[in-house]
Amino acid sequence: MEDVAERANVSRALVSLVINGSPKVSEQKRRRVLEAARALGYRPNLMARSLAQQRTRIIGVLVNDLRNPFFAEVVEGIETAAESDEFGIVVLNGRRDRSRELSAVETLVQLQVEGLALVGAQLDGGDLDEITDIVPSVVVASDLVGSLDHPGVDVIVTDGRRGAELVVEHLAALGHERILHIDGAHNASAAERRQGYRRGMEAAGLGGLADVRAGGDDEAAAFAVIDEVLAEPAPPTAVFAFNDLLAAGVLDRLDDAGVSVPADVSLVGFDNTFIAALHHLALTTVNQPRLTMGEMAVAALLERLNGRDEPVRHTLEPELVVRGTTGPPPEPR
Amino acid sequence: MEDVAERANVSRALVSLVINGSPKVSEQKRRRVLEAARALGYRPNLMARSLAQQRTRIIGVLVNDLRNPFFAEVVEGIETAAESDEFGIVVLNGRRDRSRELSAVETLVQLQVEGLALVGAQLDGGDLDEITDIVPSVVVASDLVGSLDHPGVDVIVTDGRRGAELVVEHLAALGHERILHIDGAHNASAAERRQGYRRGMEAAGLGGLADVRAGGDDEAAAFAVIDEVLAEPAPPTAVFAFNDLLAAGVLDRLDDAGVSVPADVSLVGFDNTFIAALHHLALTTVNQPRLTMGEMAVAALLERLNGRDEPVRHTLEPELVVRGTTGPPPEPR
DNA sequence: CCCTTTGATTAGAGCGCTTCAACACTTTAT
DNA sequence: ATAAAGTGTTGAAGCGCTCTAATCAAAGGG
Repeated sequence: MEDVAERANVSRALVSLVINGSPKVSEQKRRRVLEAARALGYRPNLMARSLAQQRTRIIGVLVNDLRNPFFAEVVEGIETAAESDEFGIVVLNGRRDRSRELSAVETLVQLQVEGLALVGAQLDGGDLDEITDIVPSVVVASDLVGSLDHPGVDVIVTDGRRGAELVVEHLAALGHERILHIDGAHNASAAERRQGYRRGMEAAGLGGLADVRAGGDDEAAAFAVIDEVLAEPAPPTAVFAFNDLLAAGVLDRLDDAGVSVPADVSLVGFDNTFIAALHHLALTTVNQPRLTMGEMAVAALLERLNGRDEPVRHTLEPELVVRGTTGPPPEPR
Repeated sequence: MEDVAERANVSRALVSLVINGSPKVSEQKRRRVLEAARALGYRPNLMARSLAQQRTRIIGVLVNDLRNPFFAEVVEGIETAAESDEFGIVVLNGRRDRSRELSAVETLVQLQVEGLALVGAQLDGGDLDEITDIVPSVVVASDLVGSLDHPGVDVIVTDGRRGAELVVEHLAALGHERILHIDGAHNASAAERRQGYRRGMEAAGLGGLADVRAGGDDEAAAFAVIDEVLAEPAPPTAVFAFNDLLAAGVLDRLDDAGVSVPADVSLVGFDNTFIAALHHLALTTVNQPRLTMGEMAVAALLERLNGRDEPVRHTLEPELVVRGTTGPPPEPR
């Protein structure tokens, strides 16, 4: 910057003004500065700028698992929204590991991000205590334990309970009774969907048949459960999996076992990722408006930055997407 | 930091030494400082630190499209490797838009990243001219035009030409002759695969039947091409798609049209992403060792940082993964 | 013609940290 | 005893930028 100033015969301060597009610079000097900058290949140092400016214009994003297309799309929503508000984002990948998440959040805070979006994070309310009074935070697509009564945290979720209820209603309406739920284990939204499943079963008069088994959040987690279940005397006629990835795993394993879907067993996922839409899977699932969620997250953060003080919680409506993996149960023989 | 120093009755300099784990600090003061830091909830400001230190320990990653699981996994490879070398990464998403890529690279440079990994980038050699003598760069999973003779750029690729040849060999061996290639349009690795396809066709004595149509890099791009091709008098008996996502789109469209795979048409993808492995797709494809690629990218950057001067180019071997979407062509009627 | 106003430019302090040279104090060697 | 070497600590400069307040030049008003 020094060099640019010298070459253009102006002060460092003026160079700064030009770079930041200040209106109060004469056309002549502006040109001189820009040319000098180009000639010298000058690039402002963002670190120095942020330090001096006392702001970074960066939103930190912690994402549970980038491999899951669902999260990737939420992040895209965040990015789009941030971009249009002249914010940059820094994405850190928790890779499903809570301790990694914790250290990622720490890194983001130290990076002086102005807002924190926790996408599908597994942290719990306690982890956030310290954080939230340093930087505005929004939890997206997962309901952290304790985030409810956290005055510093906004929440953007799709109603997982309702989503799960929709699934059970759909299956019950088709005539299913033995509906198995393979859950998301420690995953942050797992509890909610479990709860919705249970309520749905009750409501359908199938409370006694409710059966939840521990799954996970990817294909592999499904295998053991399916093997186990198929060996039992009265296997389920329908499976509701925690998410699409898990459902894909279920589908694979049922395939292996020669069980056909939906003739023998119906299957439902969650998230409505692009894989559910592939015709060969044609997975019945529950849609979450991921881009919107991302955008709302950014909006919430910006409101906080503009002084809002009370927490906000947006619960979006899930939508059942019926495709080809659900149908009536097989006739009992 | 000032406050911590005061509370611990030491100088700011000493606080800095403690935070950075310097060995030459007495146990007593170290404890005092750490305690004061905890009590005050002190968090070092990474921006200030980087500025003073004149290094960021950050590797910048520009990725073509985060929604594509292939790229997401390469990025995970990079992250893992970077982590073990005490580097952080900042991922920016180009979202398939060249101008966005350009500005992302600019941002990363201004962020003072110490290395730049361009994953599937669409930039061309010219775009890199300026960049590469500022920051060590490695191009991963794509062969930028002109990166060949760029002394400042390392390249980590899977041999796309060979991969495509493997595909054609496989299909030809099954007896296919009218093998269509739907390419990746402007995508960075498209040219190479196209070339491999052409060479494979020549080698199989099918040069005259080579047929390349413009595709893209996601499912949607496939639809138009398939509609077009099916309307022709002699439709292909095999389709080689640029990548798995595109192949999934082809599969969907063939399905819609009542064409069965592989009985009527064989189909091959590229990348061996997890969707290819889904049993219901069981897509024959070409594997690229994505985690390894990510790790090699980081290794290359570190070597540069340690003084290596000559460019390095690692070409990994692709591997044909035969699954269920390829078989002999239908009997001519 | 002087004073005020307006607009363009600049000096310099400060952002939060690191780091080097200098300093005080011990310990060891002589 | 004194010099030399070693330990632990600190003052202050500096990283590259921004931004306030001050300065300067030109134009307008009385």
